[in-house]
Order: sequence, then structure tokens, then C-alpha cells
Amino acid sequence: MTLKRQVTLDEVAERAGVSRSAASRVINNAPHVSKAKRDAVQRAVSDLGYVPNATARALATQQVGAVVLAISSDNPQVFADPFFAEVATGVNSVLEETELELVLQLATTTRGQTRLEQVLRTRQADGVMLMSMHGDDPIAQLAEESDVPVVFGGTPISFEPRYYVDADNRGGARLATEHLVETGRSRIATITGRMDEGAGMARYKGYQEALAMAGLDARRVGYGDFSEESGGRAMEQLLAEHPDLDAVFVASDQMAIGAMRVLKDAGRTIPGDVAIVGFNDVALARHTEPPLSTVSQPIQSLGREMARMLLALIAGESPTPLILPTRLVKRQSS
Amino acid sequence: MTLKRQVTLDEVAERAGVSRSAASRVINNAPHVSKAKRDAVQRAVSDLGYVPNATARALATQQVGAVVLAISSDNPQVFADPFFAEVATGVNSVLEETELELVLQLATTTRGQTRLEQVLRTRQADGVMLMSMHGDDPIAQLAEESDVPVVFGGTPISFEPRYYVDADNRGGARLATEHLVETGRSRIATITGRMDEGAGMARYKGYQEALAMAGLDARRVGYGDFSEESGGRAMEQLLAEHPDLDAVFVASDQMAIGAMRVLKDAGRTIPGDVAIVGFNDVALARHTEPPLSTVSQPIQSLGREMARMLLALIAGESPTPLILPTRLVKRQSS
DNA sequence: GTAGAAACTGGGAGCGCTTCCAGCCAGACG
DNA sequence: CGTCTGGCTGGAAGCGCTCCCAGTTTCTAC
Repeated sequence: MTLKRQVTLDEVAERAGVSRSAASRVINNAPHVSKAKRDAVQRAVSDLGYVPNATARALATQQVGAVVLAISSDNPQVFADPFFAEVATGVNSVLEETELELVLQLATTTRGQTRLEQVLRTRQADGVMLMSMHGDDPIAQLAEESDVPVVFGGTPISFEPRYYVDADNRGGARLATEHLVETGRSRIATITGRMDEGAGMARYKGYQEALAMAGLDARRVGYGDFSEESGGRAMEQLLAEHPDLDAVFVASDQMAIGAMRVLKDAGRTIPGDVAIVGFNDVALARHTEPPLSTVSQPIQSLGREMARMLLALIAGESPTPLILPTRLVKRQSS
Repeated sequence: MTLKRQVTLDEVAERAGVSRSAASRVINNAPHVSKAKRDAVQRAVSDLGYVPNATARALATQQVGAVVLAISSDNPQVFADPFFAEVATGVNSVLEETELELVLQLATTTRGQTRLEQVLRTRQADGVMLMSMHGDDPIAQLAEESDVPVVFGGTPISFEPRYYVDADNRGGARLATEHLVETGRSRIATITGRMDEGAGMARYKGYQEALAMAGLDARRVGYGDFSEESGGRAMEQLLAEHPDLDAVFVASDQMAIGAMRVLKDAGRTIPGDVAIVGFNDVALARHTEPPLSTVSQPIQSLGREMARMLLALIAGESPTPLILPTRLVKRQSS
């Protein structure tokens, strides 16, 4: 309402009776300013309620003061997935300790993609955390070659980025499959996620690996895209092609839920006739009938570590990639 | 890698053989520049791959080019709630059509609150969408009086903001309760959400209203805080104090799930002995046993409308508050 | 008492862009 | 053919801050 102009450094300097340079120094508490002046400036700052203009500072320092969390995907609804909300929460928790702003770039349309590209090309941000959600994403390549610091969340399938943090999808899948083996199952199927995503591919490999080590057949595979519906379809197909299966490792809880429905409709009991293990440990998993065994990954940590790694990168360090552990949560479906 | 400095307007102007002013005009396609120069500049732009420096522009125009979506809460985990992910998706979908960036401010700590305050006080953003999640939030009052355009998501309990968009919580609660009445229940309890949030209070009022109109007793009330656990506790207490209840309207699905567990443990059948209706229509609601009747609200629309309203505000218009409809989703728990 | 180092200090030149303004020039009109 | 519009033009003044640099002061050590 009251159209009070922003108070500037000059005003602070004048009120404190010092030069603008001196005032600037105390604001950024740089050396070379006497105690007396320092105090005077500090008093002026609080009297006037001075807050530095971030834009001007950004222009002068050639630093933006903001990092972006970018989700690149062909599905406008990706971000509605609670997964990202948790990632964002983790990211925020570490950024909160810094002076950096968090800007959200949901690059799901052409416009969004273009904007993200420009950020990458022309340094509109001090750093980028990129979660690329489809395989042939040109943005991922661009990001890897960009001048601006980029850390990947998850691993693209086409190359391994220099800086990334990922969950141990492969290890988790292996854990889950081994668990199925240990509990006496031998005709173990899998329902995969999108194979053009790193996570989908890694989970599939973990499944293969575990069965190979157990000397079991790993050819009972149905293909899904992480969605509940696709899980149901894949299960139907699996049932038709391999009616003898006695367990299935499903690459996401959503798909597992779809699969369980189909299984029940087909008259199979869970875990009696067929055991099921999912992946992600979403809130829902606890509430299915029976409660779903699944592998859980530390999603907020993922966000936190991405942010930390980016900070390190911005500070000029060369952090090493990080793979976060996953663990098996045994419930009643297996 | 290749440390290529950013291309500036001057370079564009030089290459096009025009003054910087002229170049600037064509970039912002302002009038007063001949077709010939316009073309020359455009060619130079694409030759050089020029992208305006947002910071410099912001400093010159005194506009930030960014709006913030702020969640003010005392709970660091709020944003992990899928609710906000959906709001953000909605917001993003309309912002994507503009040149504005979306910055996320999760003000859950003192630091975060302070930063949000500064944004509000010193115009560090062109506008703010504020979702304040607790009653006595000083930020809300500050926001209402701020110079920067603010639209509220949801209504604070202490005052009615000039600009807000909210879901019809009261109407939804009334709908749910009336539904319970219509299906023959007469000893209808409620489990409330946090009463220091607008939504919690409004849903409680809706419950009271419906019962008042039906001439029924509205004094069977248990108090929760929207969490599953609190729903369980409230149900236990309700059962102890009003063992005769035959229905309960629960102010959130999470709480309803907790309540259902308690009910089952107490040997009551659902909906036989007691009918239940929740609120929010989270993904989980579809998968409870039995599937939960609930009232659904258009969360993405909420985000979209907040963004639209903010845009209108920034454009100097005076939009009117908006209340989005909620609707009853009947499933098997009632 | 003095040379030299060390610590302060403020002026001023930018950072890249917008925008006001005064000067131009061409066309319209009488 | 002279005067008036009115749309181009480019120079220059900022937007608010940082930071280099040269000049000044204060100390320390001879």
C-alpha cells in the first residue's frame, strides 16, 4: 500500500556517514573497515531496515543466487507424483541453510523444455538439479555438456553423468528377488517399469542378476510403465504365458497393486499361490490387502544429497557420484 | 567447459549495425524501429544465439520476473504431502505460458520464515501465492498488508484476505454429512482436522450445519490434526464417549484410515455398524477396505486458479475471490 | 624521528539492460 | 516550396551493487 521505495546502500552509507564502498564491505562482512564504521553502518542498516537488492547484487557479482530443480519429462503430470514432493522437501532442507533460492522447472512441454535449455546454455541459474524422466532426452546430454554445474538425480540410460546421486535400484531389486528365492520360490517372474528410464532398467537387471546367481530361469517377464494399469495388464499376460509362476517382483508399488488385483481375480492367493514384492514403499503399500512387501528408498535423502552435491560443485569441488542404499521391507505379500 | 562469455545486447547491436536502443526495442518488440533494422537485429540475434540476461533486465525494469509459491507451516514435512505437489503442478501449468519463473519457498523454519518476510517486505518477487498452514501465522497478516501482490490459497481463520482461492470445504463437509443423514444414520459423529487451519474449521462448520438442518445432535466430536494417527486416537475417544454412534464424517482421508482401523479392532463393521466418509480423495481412498467414500476437491485447479489470479493482480486488475466446488464420491464405506 | 608495511577509505568504473530525450528525416499539406 | 507532423535514431542516464585501485592514515620497528 504505502509505496515506500526500497532503501538503497547509498542511503545506508549516507546515514552512517561512510562511503558506499565501506557500507558494502560491512554488509558482506569483508575486511578493511574499522570497528567504528562497521558499527555505524550496522546501526544504519537496522534503523532503515535495509535489505540488499538481490537483483543488483546478482548483476554485479555475475551470480544468480538461485538454483533450479528441473524435472524433464513427456508427462505433464509427473510432478503430481509424491516422489518429487519428497525430493523437493529434501532439496529445500539443505538450500534453506544457504542464501540460494529454489526455482522449480517442470519441463514437460516444448516451452518448458526450451526454457530449461536456455538456463543450461546461458547460465540463468547458479546450478541445476536435473531429473530426466525419459531415455532419449536431449536435455540430459545438453546438461552434461553445459557450463553450469549440474547434478543428475537418477542415472540416464544412455550415459553416466559426471555428477549424480541415485538410489541403488539394482541392489534393491536384487534384494527383493533374492528374498523371493530364499523363501522357496523358484518360478519367479518380474514386471518391469519403463525401460527407457534408468530406474526401470536397473531394477530389471537386479532381477536378472539375482536369478542368475540362484541358477533360476529369468525369462518370465512382463513389461509395464510404472502405472497401476500397466501392472494389471502385464500380470494378465504373465499369467497367460507362464501360468506356473509362484512369485513376481514388480518394479513399482503402483504396478504391484494392479497386479494383485488381477491375481485375486484369477483366483490366486497372495502370498499362498504367488508372492509379490514391489518397489518404492509408497504410503499405499502399507494398506493393501495383504500389506505389500517392497523395497524402500530414501527419497528425501536423495534430494538432500543432490543439493549438497550441487553446492560442492558450485564451490569448485569435484564430488564423487553417490548411490544411496535401498532396503527390503518385508510385509505379508511374500 | 568452453568458457564462452554471454552474448550481450551490444554485440547484437553492433553486428546488426544499429544502436543498442534500437536492438533493445526489437527484442521487446516495441514500436519505433524500421522494418529493415528490425530484420537485421533479428538475424543478429539468431546468428549469435543471443538470450537476454534476465538479471540485467530485472534491474533495469524493476521487475523480478519471478513469483513465489510459499508454504508457511510449522511442520518441515508439509510439502511431502502430495497435496502440494498437485497444487504446484497446477500453478506451473499456467506459469509455463508466461515468462515468469516459479520459486518455491518452504517457510517451515525460522530462516525460511524470515526469507519469506523479506520477499513480502522488499519486493524480491513480482507476486506471491501463499498457503499458510497454521492459524496464528504472522506471515499471513504481513502478506495481506504487503505491497507485493499476494493471493492466498485457502482462507486463514483470523481474517478474510482480499484475494484468495479456496475449495468449498464447508460445502463439501455438508454434502458428506447430509449424505450420511440421507442414508438413514442419526447418531453422526465427526473427527475434525486442525482447528487452527481454515480447512479444518470450515469442515467442522459444514458438519454442524448439516446436522442442524436435519435437527440432529452435532455434539459427537473428536479432535484430530489431519494425521492418520490422530484419527485413530480420536476414534477411540469417540467410541468411549459415544458408543452408540452409527456414522462419522472424518475431515481427512488419512484420519479416516486411522479411524477405520480402530473401528475394526473394536469389532464394528463398516458400513454396517458405522458408516464413514472422509475428505480429500487421496489415491489411498480407493484402496481401503472397504473403499472409502470421501469428498474430492480439484487440487490442480486450485493451483491453476491461484496462478491466474496472481497474474491478474500483477496486471493491475482486481479479481474476485474464488471458491472451487467440491463433490461427494460415494464408495463402499457409507 | 623516520622509513616501510599494513590497514583503512572513498572514488569510480562497470555488470547488461531499459528508457527518456533531443535531434533527424521523410512525407503531408497548403 | 516552406512548414508541420510524427515516426525513427542513438546518446546517455540510470537500476543498486561490487570491487579494483590509488591515496591516506596508523603502526611497527629501527
